[in-house]
Amino acid sequence: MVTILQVSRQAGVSTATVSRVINNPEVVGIRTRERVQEVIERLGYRPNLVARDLASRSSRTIGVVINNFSSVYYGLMLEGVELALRKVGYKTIAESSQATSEGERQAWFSLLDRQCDGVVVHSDNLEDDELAVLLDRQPTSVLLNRYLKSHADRCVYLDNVQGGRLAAEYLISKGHRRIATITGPTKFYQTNDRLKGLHQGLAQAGITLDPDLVAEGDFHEAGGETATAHLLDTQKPFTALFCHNDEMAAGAMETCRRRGIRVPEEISILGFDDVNVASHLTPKLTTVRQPLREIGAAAGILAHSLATGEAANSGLQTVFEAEIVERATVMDAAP
Amino acid sequence: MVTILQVSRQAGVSTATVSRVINNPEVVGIRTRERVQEVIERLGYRPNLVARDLASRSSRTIGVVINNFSSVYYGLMLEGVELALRKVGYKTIAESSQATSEGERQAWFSLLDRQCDGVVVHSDNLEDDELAVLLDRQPTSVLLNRYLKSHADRCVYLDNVQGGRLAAEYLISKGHRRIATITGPTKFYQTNDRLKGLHQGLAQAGITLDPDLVAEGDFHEAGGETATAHLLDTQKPFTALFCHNDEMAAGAMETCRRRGIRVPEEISILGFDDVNVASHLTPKLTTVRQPLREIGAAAGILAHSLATGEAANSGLQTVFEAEIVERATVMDAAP
DNA sequence: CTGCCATATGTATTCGGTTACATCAAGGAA
DNA sequence: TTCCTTGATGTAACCGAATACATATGGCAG
Repeated sequence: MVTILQVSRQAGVSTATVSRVINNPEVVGIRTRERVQEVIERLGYRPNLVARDLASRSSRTIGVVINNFSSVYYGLMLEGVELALRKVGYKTIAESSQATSEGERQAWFSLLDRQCDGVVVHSDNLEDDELAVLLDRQPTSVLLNRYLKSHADRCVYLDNVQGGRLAAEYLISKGHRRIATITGPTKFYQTNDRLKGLHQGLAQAGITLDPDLVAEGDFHEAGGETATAHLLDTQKPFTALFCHNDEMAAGAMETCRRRGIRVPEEISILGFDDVNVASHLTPKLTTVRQPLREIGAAAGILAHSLATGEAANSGLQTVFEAEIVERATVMDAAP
Repeated sequence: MVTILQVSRQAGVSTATVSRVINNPEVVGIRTRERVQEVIERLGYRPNLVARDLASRSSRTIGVVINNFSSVYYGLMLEGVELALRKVGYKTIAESSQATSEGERQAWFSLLDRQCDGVVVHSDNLEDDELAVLLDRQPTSVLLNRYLKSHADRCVYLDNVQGGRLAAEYLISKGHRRIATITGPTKFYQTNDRLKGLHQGLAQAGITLDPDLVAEGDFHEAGGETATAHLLDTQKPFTALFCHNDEMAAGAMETCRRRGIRVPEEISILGFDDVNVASHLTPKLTTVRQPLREIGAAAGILAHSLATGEAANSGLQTVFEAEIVERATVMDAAP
């Protein structure tokens, strides 16, 4: 490995000058600068980032904590963070939490140990209190797709209440009045917000949500299947089913198919997220889209500006709205 | 930030001793050890990984270069790497290449600059020659899902020839004889290997592949759609269509649906990969599965053992076999 | 009691950079 | 000519740990 010392010797200057050529070229005389650059080129010198980070007490890197790497939901947000930071010359490094509170803690700290200048945390499992304490201690960490009212300015998220309301309004506009829903785990704040929005939207039309038509799912396909079966078994009639994510909607469609229930003729199904499975289902899933890439990008930029102290975050959008993507699983309710 | 120096002062020992307590507890006297541990606990000390990496000239981490974070294909392999390395106490850090040769180079070097002990590279875009040179220079780097015969022991991959042959054998066993295929871009070695296997498998049954029934796709859904349209337009009859990945199979099914061609009654469709879209399509896609998590895990372990010099890699499986996952898109050909 | 060895701990250097401060030379103003 | 300013470069400390080597302590054999 070639070090800055070797470059400096070859070029007949001090290491300080080489360092300047790399980080602050304009303060170096043009002749020396070119000579040093030539040597760097010739030796194929590349600065050791570890040493640089240590000396400069900054890593020009933002860390990201997500549940896992294998689902598109997290992948898209991570991609959003990475592409946005790339534009401002920052790197991204991600660590997975395995969807446990301990994993979230460990990943977060581990990123900090690596001297990430900021970290973007997607946490489903840590309690509000603990998050608040951690955010207080880590002034450059931000929350991804989670809202903590004590630290609202450190959160970048989808407005889930609005998303739930939108779902209600859309289904109502299609003439549905008996609406069922499959939620995520109730411990997730998303679940409660979407439910709250759903209630609001229904209330506007004078509809109240029948508690028997609310089933708890797990955000996975299997949970969607069993929850749907459960709803169907209650024998309470409903014409539309709002699932809190697309995977569960896929499960719902599967259960309907197995029971010979036609979608959307007999039951309309509405998903949430708009990840790729939505467009692969048959019929294609109508869903509430959340702009995951944009949300990730905003979170990355927020962490970056907190880290660099740039006030550039003023004006940054941190709350995002969901929108309906109409495909083929919702149709007008029979009059 | 609390440093090792502060801990050492509080505990009344030297920094060397604190360092030992952390990395080599058994050589420290039990009384001092406990005292130091108590101080570490009380102060909430966490070793600065950057400093540690610099001093020890190792980072206990393996880097991974992949195209992007948003597709399950890469996500699964990355997950495989991460989980496997976690078990041996190593960390993983990933960087995306944006699917360009320059991006692959940059990501690779950037990981090296961070002193990753090894790196797992998924490269579609670098030429064999350049890869060979880079692998020579980086004795702890390995190739993921790519085969370079000059560095066979540094590659972990699916046997694509076997995969192609398996596809042929399976379709033949279902009575198909007129078989079409949609490949990936021809510059990818996977494409050529799968095609070679397909030829081999067909040849065993005395069948030759009609060049007009080979269309080039792009590994994306859109490419699958247009390639299918193209194949259909040639008017040459075929009863089965082998797509080189699941996304293109999804596109193929879409085109068939639009043209009113029933799958599998009129045309059987076989995919490749077995990522989640496969099970969401209707009917569910029969496909050639590649064990992406396992492949990723093996690559991670290989890089790790090259890095640590452990001979543990002897006996490590580095070539993986594809297998058929039967679902609903392939049926017996009409006699 | 002496000497030797094993164990426990400290000292000081090192990793590869960055950066505050010192130094030096050249040019311009008085 | 002299002094001061400005720009270019060097010197040396420092970032926070790891570790080779030196040293101190205690136990035991002879």
